[in-house]
Amino acid sequence: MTGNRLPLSFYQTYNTLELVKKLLGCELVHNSPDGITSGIIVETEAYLLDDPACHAYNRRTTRTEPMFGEAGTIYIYLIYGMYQCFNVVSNEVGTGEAVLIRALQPTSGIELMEQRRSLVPGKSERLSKNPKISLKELCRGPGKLVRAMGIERALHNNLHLADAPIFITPPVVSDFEIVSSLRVGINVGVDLPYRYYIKDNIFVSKG
DNA sequence: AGGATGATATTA
DNA sequence: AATATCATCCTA
Repeated sequence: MTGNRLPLSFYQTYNTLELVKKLLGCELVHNSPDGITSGIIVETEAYLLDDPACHAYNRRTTRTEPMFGEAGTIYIYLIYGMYQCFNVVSNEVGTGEAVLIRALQPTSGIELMEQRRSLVPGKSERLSKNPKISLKELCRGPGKLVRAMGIERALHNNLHLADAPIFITPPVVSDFEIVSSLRVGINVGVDLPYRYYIKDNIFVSKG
């Protein structure tokens, strides 16, 4: 299902620690040239201004500039040379905060997702392992979901969710509990309980 | 448990 | 100019 697009005002209404929870249960949609893919956001992480683990912490550079833009701006960065992470910029212009999308429950374009995920990152050769990746593993992690959704830094970084081929819908599920925990993969600074996910959802990544 | 893989921030 | 550092995933 690909519902309607949340407007700019949605992203402006909430601060980062509110938005990180508000995005759970919403649907992330990419209307790409190859077709539409979408998934329900089931896991998020907040990155705040005063947090050493935040890219924008004490650094406003070429890479982090999108984080200082309008709430709802897309911030994508390359990690470990081969994967990319997708973030929703939050808070006011000039602040430098964002929400990392860590996992999706796939809803449409499953076949297209399978095709994209069966290739080695950045190449057209197939992965050596499974001929087919399970539904559960398609978007179970920030690098995985970016690949499954066909999101690319070169194409989508610094676009805005209010008018890009990528957008987020209002919640499509509502009856769930939100759990918070320490964030995943953080190596610097104090770790904070800024990871949020839908309780008992099997599409949430391992923490 | 280790390796892939490259941009970026930091140090010099 | 050189190096250390990654908000990860895959294969063993």
